[in-house]
Amino acid sequence: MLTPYGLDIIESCLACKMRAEHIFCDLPPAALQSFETIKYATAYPKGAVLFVEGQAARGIFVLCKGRVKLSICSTDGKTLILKIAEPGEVLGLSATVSGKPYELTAETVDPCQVNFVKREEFLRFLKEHSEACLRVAEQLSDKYNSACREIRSLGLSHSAGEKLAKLLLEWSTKNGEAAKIEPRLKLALTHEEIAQMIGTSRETVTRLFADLKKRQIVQAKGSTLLIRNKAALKAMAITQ
Amino acid sequence: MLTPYGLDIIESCLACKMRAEHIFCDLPPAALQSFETIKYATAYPKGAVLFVEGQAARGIFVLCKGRVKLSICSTDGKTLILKIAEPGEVLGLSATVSGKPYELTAETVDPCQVNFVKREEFLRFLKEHSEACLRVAEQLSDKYNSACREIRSLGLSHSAGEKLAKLLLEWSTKNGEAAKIEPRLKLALTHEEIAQMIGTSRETVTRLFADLKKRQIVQAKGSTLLIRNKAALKAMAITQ
DNA sequence: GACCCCCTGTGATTCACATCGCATCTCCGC
DNA sequence: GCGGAGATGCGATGTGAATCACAGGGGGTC
Repeated sequence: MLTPYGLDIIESCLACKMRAEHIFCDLPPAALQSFETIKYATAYPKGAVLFVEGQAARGIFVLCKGRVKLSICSTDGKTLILKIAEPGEVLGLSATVSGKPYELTAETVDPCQVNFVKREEFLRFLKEHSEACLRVAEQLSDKYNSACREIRSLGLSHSAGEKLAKLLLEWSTKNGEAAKIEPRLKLALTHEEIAQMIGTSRETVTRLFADLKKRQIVQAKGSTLLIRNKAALKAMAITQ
Repeated sequence: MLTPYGLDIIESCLACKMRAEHIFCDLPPAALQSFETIKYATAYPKGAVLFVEGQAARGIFVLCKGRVKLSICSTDGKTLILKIAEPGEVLGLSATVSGKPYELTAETVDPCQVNFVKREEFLRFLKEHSEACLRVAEQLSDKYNSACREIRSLGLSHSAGEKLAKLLLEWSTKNGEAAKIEPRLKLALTHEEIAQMIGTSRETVTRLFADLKKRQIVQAKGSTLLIRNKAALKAMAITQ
């Protein structure tokens, strides 16, 4: 089997072992069989662009492996990172359904495996398989939900510190492994990228981290961050 | 026929004359008939709260007549208005589909007519009518799309002036009537509410309007606003 | 080991905006 | 026509964070 970019390609969704964990992929056999015939399994290297904001919607990208950075960008080059998509997520879904241009840009962070489905074929598939259509509605609801959280964070925060605290808390709950008293999380992003996630400048993020470390709220161990005082973070996320 | 709050109640969706204009409502006869049996036609006075952010999702609210203010609110009472929903829009849809709590608060601005459908019955309806399910997906895509625009405005703007300009332009394109060179639009909102839409303070909005008037870009005639220099507004929406 | 590029850390300066305080202004009920 | 409440207008003041400028660090490649 070909393994470009060091990926183990999953050729068939039917044989995919991770299917049950993924919200969209766990379809009834008939639908899955039909999906199998319209999808194109593809692989991308790190840093590849799946689609660009403003482009006409060609179709959907089901992320099987790897992570994808979703961002929007202003005319003057300022970037806002909305989220880092994980396997199981369907990218470009809302644009494909509505027929409007993609509303954001998707760029791979790692080497990725992706199942692409053309717009027309996907729409036909949805008409034929109502369970899949429900899954799509669920996915879209999820996306809308996280968009609302983003709006809340951007629009209702009083300070950059508050937004950073919220982001760290969100990350710590997602990396459920050691979600106990002192969660530790891999900082896969640079200060610059974190700044782009919370809509501030890189320097501010650096200063905020310095402050958090000085106040013993977090502790850096290489690229992992140890949250030593979750309560203090929560307090920051509400006020200040 | 009863007409509470001065509304002409549309009793049956089948007889509704505005159905074709509304994205969700224009369903095939069989689905519409079925919808008819599960919906509750209700009327609300001005200022009524349909649902509150954080509440468990009881079901969907199809807005037939009147306008509804959709907002999110922080613990300290700061409010962000996301949009003013118009007839044809389905409210509480994503929360109802996903089963998560409502992500925002819906409050009527005018007397409103609303068709309510309970969550369980709506989900059953969706399973039985795949065309309706597609409509739901379209509605959700629309919502996601406008959420992305909101994020863009909040996260990528450099100044409050830029956000106000964007808002005015959006309003002027929506009120398509005189969308020509000098669009005029009804200012149904107070400065306070406009401030809550773009995430600034009331005083800033007042000052910005004063500045726009001084620079001959807009002109107030009672509660209607005349946009005299659309090009200047567009320039403000990009830079500054 | 030397080089270079990108990331991090930090100070100084500037500025837009929030906030407070108060003076109108306008609409509406009585 | 009168009074009050909410909406608007504006000055003064403080401050959070953007911006600029530069000085290390660290991890790659050659």
